[in-house]
Amino acid sequence: MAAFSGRRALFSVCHSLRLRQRFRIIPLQPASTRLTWRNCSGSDGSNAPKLPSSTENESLLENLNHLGVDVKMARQRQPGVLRKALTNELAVAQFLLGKGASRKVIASIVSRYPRAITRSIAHLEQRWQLWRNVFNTDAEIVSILDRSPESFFRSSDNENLEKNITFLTSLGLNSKDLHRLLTTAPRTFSNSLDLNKQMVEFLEDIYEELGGSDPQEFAKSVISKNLYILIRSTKRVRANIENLKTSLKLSNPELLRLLKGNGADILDLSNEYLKKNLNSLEQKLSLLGCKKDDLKELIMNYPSILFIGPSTLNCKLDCLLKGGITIKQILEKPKVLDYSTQNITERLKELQRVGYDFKKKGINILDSSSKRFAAKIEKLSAAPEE
DNA sequence: TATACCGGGTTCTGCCATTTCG
DNA sequence: CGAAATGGCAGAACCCGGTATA
Repeated sequence: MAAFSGRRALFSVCHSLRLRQRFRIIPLQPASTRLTWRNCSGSDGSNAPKLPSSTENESLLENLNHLGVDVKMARQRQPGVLRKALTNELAVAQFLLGKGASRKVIASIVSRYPRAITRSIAHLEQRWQLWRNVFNTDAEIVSILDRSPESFFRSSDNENLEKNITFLTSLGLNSKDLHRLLTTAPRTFSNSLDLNKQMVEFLEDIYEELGGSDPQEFAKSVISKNLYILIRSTKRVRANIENLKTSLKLSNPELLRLLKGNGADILDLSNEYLKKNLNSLEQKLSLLGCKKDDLKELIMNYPSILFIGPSTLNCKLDCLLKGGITIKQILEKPKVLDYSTQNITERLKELQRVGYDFKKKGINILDSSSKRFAAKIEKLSAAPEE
């Protein structure tokens, strides 16, 4: 493998002039320092001329083509990699093959994150083992790589990865939490330890400011409720917290309750999106004759409502209202908004068919699994008045 | 025993900008 | 200086079922 790679390097240099002509390129520096041959002698000597930096390594390209890599995509993503004289594409491919990745997956990985081929096997093996501390099988890792090659390959700092695992464990996250975290937000583990620490410290600070008594437990609970939090910027999270606090005029205990509960999820919405949804919801409620406190209560009870974009949300609300449900009922049982507009529409139709009386029976029926809903409808159809 | 309550599962990368490195 | 490393951003809900409880 290594030998092949070396041969390739030699081979490629001899084509550099031709390549230069084929690929655009006006040297930014005096030609004399750039347009030189390299290694055609095979020597690695101190005066070995440099491969023109604007020229791609032809035998690397050949290897990539052979591996089925989308070279065009790779070039667009990380052009520098294609110009490198020494890379490890074949060994890396072999390595991944050995871990159970298919050729197609490998090609896709390299196409999307070309820098992967600059890693050494020793380095990869070590990194793989570190991931295996969290995952049970190679197959799980392969599937993450296939999904997000960048998460695994972007950093070459294995020591940092190890420290991250230690750090996250020290927060009280157990192995199941770590597994969920690495599965869901693998980028977390490629963050610098410092960045992760910053977020955790930020969360702890917020918590203490609000008068909480166990900051570490708080950080842990926010992370396990919102697995994406560590790949957000503290700037974003802070802005969202402040926005919620001021828009809803939350007291410290209220804000604390929100963040400790399901409110953790909405922290990673983009600032503008959260603002937009908040404003839109406020307007809609006001149009429906609700009070300012209704908005606050609604969000405290059902923070995920802020995930729903204005058009979807208004659509859902209108749909429910048109179906004979009052806004008061919705405010009391906001979880019905969990379901898709289509689902709600269909259920309302069904319920209307069997003459369901929301005034008498409430609207909880809308918040149930399809199995349970169907069973209920069947029963009602059999014995209509009840 | 039917419903209400509640929490869990699913899921999130791929690009650009900036900083650091060699 | 170019490449590598790192940080940050936009995008946008839905569904299921265990179990307490009336």
